[in-house]
Amino acid sequence: MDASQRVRPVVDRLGYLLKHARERLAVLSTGALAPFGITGRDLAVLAVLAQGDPPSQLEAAQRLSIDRTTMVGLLDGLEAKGLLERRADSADRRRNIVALTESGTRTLVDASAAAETAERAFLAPLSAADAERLRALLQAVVAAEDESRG
Amino acid sequence: MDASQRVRPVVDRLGYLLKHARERLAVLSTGALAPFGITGRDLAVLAVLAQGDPPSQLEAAQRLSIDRTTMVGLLDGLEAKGLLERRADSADRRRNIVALTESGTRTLVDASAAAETAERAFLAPLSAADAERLRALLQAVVAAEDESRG
DNA sequence: TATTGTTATACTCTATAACTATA
DNA sequence: TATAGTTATAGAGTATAACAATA
Repeated sequence: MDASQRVRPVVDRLGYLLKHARERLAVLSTGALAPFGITGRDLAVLAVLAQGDPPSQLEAAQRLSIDRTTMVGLLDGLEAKGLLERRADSADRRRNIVALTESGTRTLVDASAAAETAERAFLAPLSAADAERLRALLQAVVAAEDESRG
Repeated sequence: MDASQRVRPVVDRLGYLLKHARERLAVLSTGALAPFGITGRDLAVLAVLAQGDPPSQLEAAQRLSIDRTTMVGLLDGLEAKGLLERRADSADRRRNIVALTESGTRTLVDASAAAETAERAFLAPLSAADAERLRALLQAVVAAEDESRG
């Protein structure tokens, strides 16, 4: 049995490609965000807090599809940096409403611009049209995930 | 400052898209490989062992861009399942040559077919042409990583 | 001196269970 | 009873340091 004739080379498998693509983007993003003292995950948290009304901790976690226990630590770090505030929800005192501070909003805007620059560097091997195609194709497969989850 | 007008929504960022795309593929692959008693990482190891001459542990690790200390544990598990053999290299006795057993080759071929089925399910939201485009675009950005690393 | 395989260790990310305070 | 936030804990996955055997 000649396996090498029957199996797709590792480097052509989607699992390998997605893993290494993400690693490369992570290297670029980490460097771009270092001056702001935050990570890519931190930036994602800041971004969801700015979308629509300030959410509760649980809502923020759901928008990112991460666990609420994970969110606690992320918010702890960002609150200690003065980028957000937790406020008790007067309508339901079990909840914390999480809102960006002025410093947090400024950091979000500036760090997002840096992250976009990192994305452009990541996409540099592609034409502008192909770069948008890649994003659209990934959105299509990820959107399918969200639908199947309900 | 209205951040929501200036920053790209989280779900449109490449970091988010790559993370969730990979997670969805991982769920599908894990299910497809479960009957074979191996993980996606195990399958990747089996596949590199079948490409070209059987490599040393270090060469196998380098082909996958993983650490040689990580490779030890992966090989331990696969060897215990009888899927590969470590043989001392007579030309350099520091090295172990790692080769698939007959059972390992059979598992590689069958599990690869199952993994391909999982990939097709992952790509189901896309047309066949878009599916190949996605793979090609990912290959392009990952290839750029390999070049820059030398 | 340098390299290969190995072990021990630690660090990150994540998930689960259990606690508290509120509803 | 159920939910939101929290804490403790544990499990992956990965990386670093140090060691033995060999080059």
